[in-house]
Amino acid sequence: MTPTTRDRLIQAASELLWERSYFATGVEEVCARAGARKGSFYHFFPSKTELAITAIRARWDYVRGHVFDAISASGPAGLDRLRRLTDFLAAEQDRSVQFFHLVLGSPFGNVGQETGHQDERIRTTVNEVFDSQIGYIARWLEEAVERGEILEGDNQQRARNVLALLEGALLMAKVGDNVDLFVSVAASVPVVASAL
Amino acid sequence: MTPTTRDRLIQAASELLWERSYFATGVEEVCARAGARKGSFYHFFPSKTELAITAIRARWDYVRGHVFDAISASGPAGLDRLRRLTDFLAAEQDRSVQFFHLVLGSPFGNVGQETGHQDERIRTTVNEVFDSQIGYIARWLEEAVERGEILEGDNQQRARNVLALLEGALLMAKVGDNVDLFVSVAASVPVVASAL
Amino acid sequence: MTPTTRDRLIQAASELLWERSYFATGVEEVCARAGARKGSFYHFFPSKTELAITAIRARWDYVRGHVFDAISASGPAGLDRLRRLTDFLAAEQDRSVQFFHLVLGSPFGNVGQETGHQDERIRTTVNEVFDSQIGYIARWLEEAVERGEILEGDNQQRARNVLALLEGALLMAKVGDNVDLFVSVAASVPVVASAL
Amino acid sequence: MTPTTRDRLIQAASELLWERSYFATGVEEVCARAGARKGSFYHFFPSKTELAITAIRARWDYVRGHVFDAISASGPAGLDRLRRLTDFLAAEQDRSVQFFHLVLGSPFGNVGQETGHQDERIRTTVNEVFDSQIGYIARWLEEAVERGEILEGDNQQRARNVLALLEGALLMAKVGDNVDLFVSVAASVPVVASAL
DNA sequence: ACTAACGGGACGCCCCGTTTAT
DNA sequence: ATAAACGGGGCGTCCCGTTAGT
Repeated sequence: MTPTTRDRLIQAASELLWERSYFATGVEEVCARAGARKGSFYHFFPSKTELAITAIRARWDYVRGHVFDAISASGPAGLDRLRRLTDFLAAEQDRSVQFFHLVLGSPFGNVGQETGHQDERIRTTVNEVFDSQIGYIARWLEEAVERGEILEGDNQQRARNVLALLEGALLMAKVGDNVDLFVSVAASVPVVASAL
Repeated sequence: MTPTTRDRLIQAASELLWERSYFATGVEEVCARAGARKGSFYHFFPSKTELAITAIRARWDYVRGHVFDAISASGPAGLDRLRRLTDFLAAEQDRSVQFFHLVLGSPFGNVGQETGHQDERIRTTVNEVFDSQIGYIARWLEEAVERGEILEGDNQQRARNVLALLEGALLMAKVGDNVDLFVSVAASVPVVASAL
Repeated sequence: MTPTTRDRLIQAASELLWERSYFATGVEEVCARAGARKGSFYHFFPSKTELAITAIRARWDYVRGHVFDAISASGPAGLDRLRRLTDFLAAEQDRSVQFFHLVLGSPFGNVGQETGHQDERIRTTVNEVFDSQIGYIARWLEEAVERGEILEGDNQQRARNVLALLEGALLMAKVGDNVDLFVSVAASVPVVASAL
Repeated sequence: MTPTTRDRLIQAASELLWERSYFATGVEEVCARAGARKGSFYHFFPSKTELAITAIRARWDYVRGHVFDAISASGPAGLDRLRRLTDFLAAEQDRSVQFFHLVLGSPFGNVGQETGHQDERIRTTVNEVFDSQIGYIARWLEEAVERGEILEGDNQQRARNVLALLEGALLMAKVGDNVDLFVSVAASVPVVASAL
């Protein structure tokens, strides 16, 4: 019932990657939070890089299931799904402010930005997450077209635009240390979604 | 005529902050590129943080003058100014690919993201740059309203939306290692600019 | 059988603290003498300060057992114990001259003086050693009272006086680079011990 | 009327040597307090060592004139002069507690201890101060003999004993962060002065 | 299989006392 | 008299092995 050491390491890494960033998070710190020793760490993972990749994928698995799939599975279809996504993201940032007194920004965008030039494997992993998210959003936009909410168009490109807007808004909110920056920008998602 | 050691340090820092990121750039490396010794470094700057702040401001001074002011000073007014901005950003990323075989992303967004939780002063500095850029964009949007290109609306918020889209697009292009990701998203700037 | 790395670090630190002083002793130097690397150092000790505290306590443990307890355990009681203490101290300084061509002074007083304003924890540690030494001397003086060697008096204060004289004499011998300065001053210990 | 830069540097060094110790005092810090630049420093003094020597001698010149000579010039002769010396020393430590919340200990003993193994020239300088002080005390003891306060004896050695007791008491007060440790030990000066 | 302690270099930023050029 | 430059060293921390033992 209690999570394994390996799972606790992944969980700790996932938290710290978001709370403190990749480079600011030491292997020692991950082990401390997971209640493990460094020796155990290198028994389960060949390197910090590998743990990060695993942690990113684990987080995305979780978010995909509990957020993206959940949004897809119930509630009104079409553009309302996008609204529910931005609501979730806003709530997530609010929680980060509540717990850490910091706007933490995007869990995926942050680490992708950091490691973009330093670690090809992590960058690729984050890119796959982005692609996956774009896929979800594109499907929702297809629903919106079918429901007549928006005109026909390149939904794949529209989805990329939406994700860019959201990631940029999260970045600006983090840099401005102000969640409202995200909320106000996110309000324009429907417009972006109907572009072209 | 030859730049001073201080200026060479700022220049080297400005380059490395973009090419390699804040945390991946060591003081030693900055000195090496500037042809200076560590002792000289700490003669001019009390800390790495302070150099970074100076370098960010120096880059923004340059970009403001050579890009934002230049765009404001000539050529068609209104939305066309935004097009010229995205053209510049696309060309900048193309150059980074040409020279470094890497999509470097946003010089300001990158360092802002990295230092958001680690260094309050740098975060604030980047935020000021963002605010300044939002101001430029908002003024261009006012021109566009006057010219009848877009309807009246909250141009300040529209400008924030545009900047978020651009920063997000740069991030996605970096993570995807593909400049086209930026270009295709940037094409939707006019739509974002006319939101509301 | 061979001492552990941790013990070698403590031993090296103990030696260097006396031979070269706290601030003149680098962590690197301690490691070199102990045949260890800095990574090992910081595995066992969180900081140079902590090693110093450990080394001071280790030296005092050794000196207490091999000198103070030994003096207490055998030989004539009372003032003669003080004479044997000063004999040990004189021999210790003679050895330092023989090995290092320097009068090294008091292992505890030196580091206490150096760190008095810079490191509260080390200062306190040295102060505890002094208190412990005063305790030993006071007990010897009680013996001397019982044996009728000296009159009744404040033995605690007398012990403080004796320790001050000895520490001062060691300091003067070090500054004068002359062990005889210690020996000649130490001869007056019995007088100080009978004050009041 | 205003002191020269050179004099201000000496004054600043003299203060800082006592307040912060030799190694903890940087050349930069001395210059800052003196309102001078580092370049000026090396115009007047070839090295930090040389400034320290000059500052030590300057302080001793001052203390000799204002304390030792003053004590010799007026008031009751003999042992009372010693009492007035210890009163001065106690007041000096009280002032240090008042201003710096620290028992600073002996201005000469401190730096002598610190530099004993590191800088032969400073060590010698401090030793000369000690010798000079011993001379004063020995002369006062001769007076005491003449006045019948104490028996005839080796006044030179007695003076050494007194100085050792005082320096040791200052050290203990510093390490114990308690001026009373000095005061209580200093009360036994007359006994030490009459030894043999 | 898994844990744990221990060890290893390299490098981080910062600061030192000093010299050169003006 | 001074600003600028210098080179080396300070302590601390990094990510990562290796060895022993359970």
